Amino acid sequence: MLIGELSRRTGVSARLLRYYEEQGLLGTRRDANGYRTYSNDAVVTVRQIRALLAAGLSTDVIRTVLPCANGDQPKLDMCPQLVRTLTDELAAMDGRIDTLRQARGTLAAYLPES
Amino acid sequence: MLIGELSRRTGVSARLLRYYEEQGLLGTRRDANGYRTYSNDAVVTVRQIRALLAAGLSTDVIRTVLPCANGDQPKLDMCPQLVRTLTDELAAMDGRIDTLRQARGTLAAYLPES
DNA sequence: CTTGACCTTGACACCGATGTGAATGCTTAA
DNA sequence: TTAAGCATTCACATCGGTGTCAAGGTCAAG
Repeated sequence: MLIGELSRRTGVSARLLRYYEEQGLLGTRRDANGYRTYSNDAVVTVRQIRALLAAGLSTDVIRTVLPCANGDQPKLDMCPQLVRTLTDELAAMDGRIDTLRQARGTLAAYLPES
Repeated sequence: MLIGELSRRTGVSARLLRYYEEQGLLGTRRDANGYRTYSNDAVVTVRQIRALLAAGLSTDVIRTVLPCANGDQPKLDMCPQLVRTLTDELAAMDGRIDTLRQARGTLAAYLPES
């Protein structure tokens, strides 16, 4: 599929899809004419990117993590640096989850319905 | 205490403390000489600000929420707008927590120790 | 062959949010 | 008196976009 269709299917502007590619988050193949061509998987990938960004991960981390999440190469090239990144990010996630849950509890106490 | 001491005690730069004041997150009294003066509570408040920011809350929301979290006025001036803000934020928090937990699960599967 | 929709790159500029740097000057303590 | 510490102010940086323009290539339908 071309970029316009992917945009329509994901609700993400073509502009932003090109931006994600530029940031190394979204791989593309090119047709002979130079057009970006996407597989159906791209729809899922774009949704993942959006979800992870919404969750507060940086594009840097997402770039590192996405190839694994997509199962492209499971555990294979687990160089120490990647393991470090993932471990650090997991710890940060746990921290954020804790903080959010705590803040949530504090706030909920001030509302009639939790 | 003066801003330098608060900075040392919280690990937050004086510059950033002034910024938080400018954003309405951190109240200050002034000495006759114009110097900012902080109570011991300010240390706690700054930590709260940092934690909530780290958890992904905006300064806008924190500004609304902090007076309650500090118990300054519990439930008193619960105007509908404030309830709306808090309710919305709780929902958003739940969403972020879900996304993070899911991402965490996906990532953890790729690491030997979870 | 033309038209119109769709694609390409590259650039420039702007936004809001969260900070950070640095210049310049006043106040206080040693 | 001198240095540390405080003050204000303007400006810049980064991140994650977003809009828009220019100048052009591609393709299917009529």
